[in-house]
Amino acid sequence: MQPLYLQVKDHILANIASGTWAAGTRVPSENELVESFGISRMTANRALRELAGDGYLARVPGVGTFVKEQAARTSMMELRNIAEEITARGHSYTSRLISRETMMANTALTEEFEWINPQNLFHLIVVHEENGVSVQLEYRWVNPLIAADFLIQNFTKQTPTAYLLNTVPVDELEHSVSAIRPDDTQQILLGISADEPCLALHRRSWSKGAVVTVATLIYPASRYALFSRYKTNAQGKPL
Amino acid sequence: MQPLYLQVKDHILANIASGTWAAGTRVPSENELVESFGISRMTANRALRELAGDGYLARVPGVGTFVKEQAARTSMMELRNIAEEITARGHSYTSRLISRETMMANTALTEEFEWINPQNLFHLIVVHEENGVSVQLEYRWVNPLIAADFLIQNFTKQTPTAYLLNTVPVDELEHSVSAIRPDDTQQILLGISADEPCLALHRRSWSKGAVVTVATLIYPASRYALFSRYKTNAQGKPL
DNA sequence: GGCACTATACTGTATATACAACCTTATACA
DNA sequence: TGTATAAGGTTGTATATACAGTATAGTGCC
Repeated sequence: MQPLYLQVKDHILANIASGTWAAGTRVPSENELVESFGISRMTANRALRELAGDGYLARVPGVGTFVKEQAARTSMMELRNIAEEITARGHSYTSRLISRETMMANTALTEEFEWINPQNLFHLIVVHEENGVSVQLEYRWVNPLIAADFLIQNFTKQTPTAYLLNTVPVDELEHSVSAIRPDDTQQILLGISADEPCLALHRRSWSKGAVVTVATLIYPASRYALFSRYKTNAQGKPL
Repeated sequence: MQPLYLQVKDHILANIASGTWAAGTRVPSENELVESFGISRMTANRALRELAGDGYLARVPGVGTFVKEQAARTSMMELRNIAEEITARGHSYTSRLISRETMMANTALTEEFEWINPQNLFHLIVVHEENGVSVQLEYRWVNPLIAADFLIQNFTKQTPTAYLLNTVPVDELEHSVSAIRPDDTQQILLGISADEPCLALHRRSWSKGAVVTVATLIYPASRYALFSRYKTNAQGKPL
């Protein structure tokens, strides 16, 4: 049985994720939660206060508590998958599988996977959509020695990231971010024009010393930003 | 007068920041804080619980509360200043001060500084050069309440980042990365053409809960990429 | 010595209560 | 009409109390 304040938090988060409570919606006041859940005001206060601290809610003394606008941004530091991020904002997530194949690694990929000789790779291209708008173009290469049944997954139900996160424990990450001009194919897949710059997030992840997967994630600049926030120690370095 | 639970939090954070309580040190239990501060246990509980949520402390039921180990992360995530990076590569670093003024915050900046009403701000624009080539355009806004003598510094000797790092202890950072097309001014200042996309790194830093400085750093795509690499735990989150 | 039990300390959760500060709305008054 | 004032709802903080769950140290017993 979950603690009461977590039940209240989950209830509110579920309403946000489902889109029932859009951004700006007033959520029940502490006293209203007291009545509807049969809890004490301090318990309702804790639930609302923690959700406000997490950035989901904004509280205004004397007025009420409201659902906050969730910026279209993705975390650089966490291995979150984009489907979760989008549904957590209360938006609809869809995806299109563009290509799925087994291919021989070229020189660059062989190097990225830290192999001596070229080997076979699983390769996917997927477009992720938020409310029907393309927000991410994913090029994904997977080490078949580690995730052998990767290609037989149904990636409209579960994103490649989600599958890999659940299957293989990641213990090291490398990110590289650059700005690019999209080529013709990318313009078509993302539905953007040539003069709209894109963010290219290149990510490698390791498990037990071996490269599991390499991904290039293309975000149209107008639709997404990469985001991170964290505490630092006294020396200005992150925790 | 600050709330009691914040006074307790500050007291504990001060002991961690000063190094008096190293990682692994046992901090006072809730009941000990009740006695030493003359507060109720719920107030002590809130202080310790929030610090645990922020990652500073680890709590073990039946045992006690301990200062958490703080593992450092890597380059993109550190508050490095660009002058150090360039000289560390053995290249020459120069900078040009484009503008220096005191201005009234507009709506967006007021919000970014988490102010209720607009206030005065210090504002700088600086171009950083590596071997004579412009590699970063820096827009910097500084909270004058925290760094009162910011504007009278000589920023050809010391970068704004370096000055702030040495003057104000930063305990929280937020980064947001996006891709932009440079406007006319930016093209001239960076010496690039209109069709070269740029990375825009937007950074906010806090000290003791107040926003110290907001900066937008523009990097020409062809000359810079942001990079990070770090270990993660089993959940795919950074250490 | 080894084992079971107990006492103690600590965190986690939950409640009832209280007061302050703030905002909005309604009301009374000039 | 315009301005005080009052009332009620909302969040923010603080206290006292209670009980549950967990870990540790000590005690007594076999």
